[in-house]
Amino acid sequence: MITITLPDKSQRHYESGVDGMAIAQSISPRLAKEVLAISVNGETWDLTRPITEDAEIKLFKWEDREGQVTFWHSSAHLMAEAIEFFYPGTKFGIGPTVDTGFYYDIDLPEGKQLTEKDLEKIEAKIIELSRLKNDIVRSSVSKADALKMFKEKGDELKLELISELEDGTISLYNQGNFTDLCRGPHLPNTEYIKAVKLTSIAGAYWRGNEKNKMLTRIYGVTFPKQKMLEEYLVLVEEAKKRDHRKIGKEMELFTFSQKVGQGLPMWLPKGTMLRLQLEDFLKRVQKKFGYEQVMTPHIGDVNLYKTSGHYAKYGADSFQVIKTPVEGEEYMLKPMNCPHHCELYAFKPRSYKDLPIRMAEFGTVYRYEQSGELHGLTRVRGFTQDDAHLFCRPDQIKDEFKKVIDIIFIIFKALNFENYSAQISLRDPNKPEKYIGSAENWDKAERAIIEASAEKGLKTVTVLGEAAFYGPKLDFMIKDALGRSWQLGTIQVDYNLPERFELEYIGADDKRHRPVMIHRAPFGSMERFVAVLIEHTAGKFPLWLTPEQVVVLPISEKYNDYAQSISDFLNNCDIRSLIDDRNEKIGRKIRDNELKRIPYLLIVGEKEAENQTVSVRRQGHGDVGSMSWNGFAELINNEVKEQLSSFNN
RNA sequence: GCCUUCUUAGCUCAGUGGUAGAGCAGCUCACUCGUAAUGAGCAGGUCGCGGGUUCAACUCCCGUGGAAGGCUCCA
Repeated sequence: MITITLPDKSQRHYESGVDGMAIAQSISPRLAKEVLAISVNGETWDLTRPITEDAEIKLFKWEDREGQVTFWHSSAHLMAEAIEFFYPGTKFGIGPTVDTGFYYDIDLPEGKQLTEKDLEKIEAKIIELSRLKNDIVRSSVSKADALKMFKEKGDELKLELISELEDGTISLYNQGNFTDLCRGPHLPNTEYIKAVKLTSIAGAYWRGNEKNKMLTRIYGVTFPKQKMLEEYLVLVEEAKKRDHRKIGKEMELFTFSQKVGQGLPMWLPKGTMLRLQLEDFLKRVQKKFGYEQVMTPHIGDVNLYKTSGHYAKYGADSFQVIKTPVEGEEYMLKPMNCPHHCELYAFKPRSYKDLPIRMAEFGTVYRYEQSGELHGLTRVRGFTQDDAHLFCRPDQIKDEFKKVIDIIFIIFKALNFENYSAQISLRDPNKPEKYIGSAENWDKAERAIIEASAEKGLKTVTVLGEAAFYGPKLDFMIKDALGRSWQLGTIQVDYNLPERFELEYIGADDKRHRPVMIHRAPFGSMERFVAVLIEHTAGKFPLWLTPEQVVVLPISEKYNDYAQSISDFLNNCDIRSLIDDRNEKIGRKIRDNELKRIPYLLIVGEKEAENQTVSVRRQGHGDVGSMSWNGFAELINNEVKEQLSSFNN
């Protein structure tokens, strides 16, 4: 007999060799129906794998990430089996799970190619195979046997994988006619997989290395119920509707032109209005936190970036050097603002009493992103950072860092980003060559971030190897209305640039000291941030931010003058308003302006003109009654004030 | 940069080896209108660009620009 301990610490006794499925069955038949995998002493196992020792276990269902991972992992195998059916001789690389679903990298037989059209027949085959209810059976094999087996199959991708594994740790999984090298765990049989959608097909380098062969990657997602697939597809549709590229065009926020160049977004008047609202808001917040705005040019001497280290590290990812025509001096389009700001700091001698000095700039930078990387506003070649550099004494770092976190929270609040997470990115201790600066300074910087985050009560995850080359950072991720994660603001502690630029201040001891820099950008880039905001709100921006807050709709041309005087009045009250004086019926004007996502529509005709009122429609709520001009202006101003209540000045 | 797919009117999209079509938007006219599309008419495209095959290319082939989804990268 062995003793099994459940997560609630209760204990049950079973014959040695009992498996997860039997345990679930003994607890409740319903649980047995839903369970997908089991954790045995912290390791996820197949439900059918015998347990021979006392163990702490946990059963995983679809709702658990481990359950989904097991489900999708088995799905990848099932897809592979279907592919092998249609394309015998296909070599299989790796088939892992992703956030939603799985993929498999395959190498099709010579001359064969897959297109989107082939996916349907593979989907059908997967469901057909699923219905066979083949058991998925695990077996341990020796390295020699595994090598022999895949050699016979001619699958050199698997051979390469096996050759890197330790003998004695190799397991195979078989279902029907398909056997795959795999660590597992897997579902008990294929029938669990009820619904499948193969989502896309793409090229992917073998093992992610661009020197290797390009394999075919097929992405898919599966579910235990058809209904879940349908819900998933609805979500995908919704994401498409919210695509910032689509909405940006519809709402006339920004555009690209082939003639201007790829990856170079241009802001149309409405997008510019939106962006200016964001910038003005941040400027006001920063002013309150003691920042000073500065401005620097778009280019800088190459030596500036050689000094900063950017040239050595990112020279290849920058635009080519610009030479002056006569003297042959070399300049670069600036890829970062920090070197310029360092020179502003060095403008005059600084005293310890001057610190911290906080320089903020909406600085436009240019980076050469590979053409395949460009994506809407989220990945571009010219963008504006809401950048600032805080130069402080070592004893001020933690406080300054905490104040930056406060600013980020004010912003999240004003924009209704309620779900966020934070990641501390530290250096990879095994790859010192990736970073500049002394280990001692890195230790100090990393400690400052960890402590400040802890003191702010931030829940953080820590990732090694994700730091910038000059210092560790704290990044904020938000979850949007569809549950998707986006990386936004970043805060970085840097001991290195001050050293490279030989920045100093005179201390109370009358000696020269080196300041520490904090780089920070709460929005990250204005372009990317606006993209996220569009997708989060589906273009229905908060009232304070939206480019057009009110449109006045005269019932007929007879009331255009009255409408115009209301619009003028509102604009005088700092409310952004327009009139729709097209010769259209009121129903049409309402429809068009609703589709343009205008928050407030004012309908005015004979009644309103007579009583000096406006009839108000709120986006999404319809007619909300009539009121006086002043009453409406107050309504708008109060709503804006409420939205910005995280920051009142 | 690499793989795959796409590129036709301002937008969304049909279409065929025999020199292009719809809806919406635009313009004109009529209606002067009460809470999500009034009607009629007009105009609008060297089918991304450059070559080639062909009697004939928007269509087939090659090259190239751009976009989308991946891969690699992201200070």
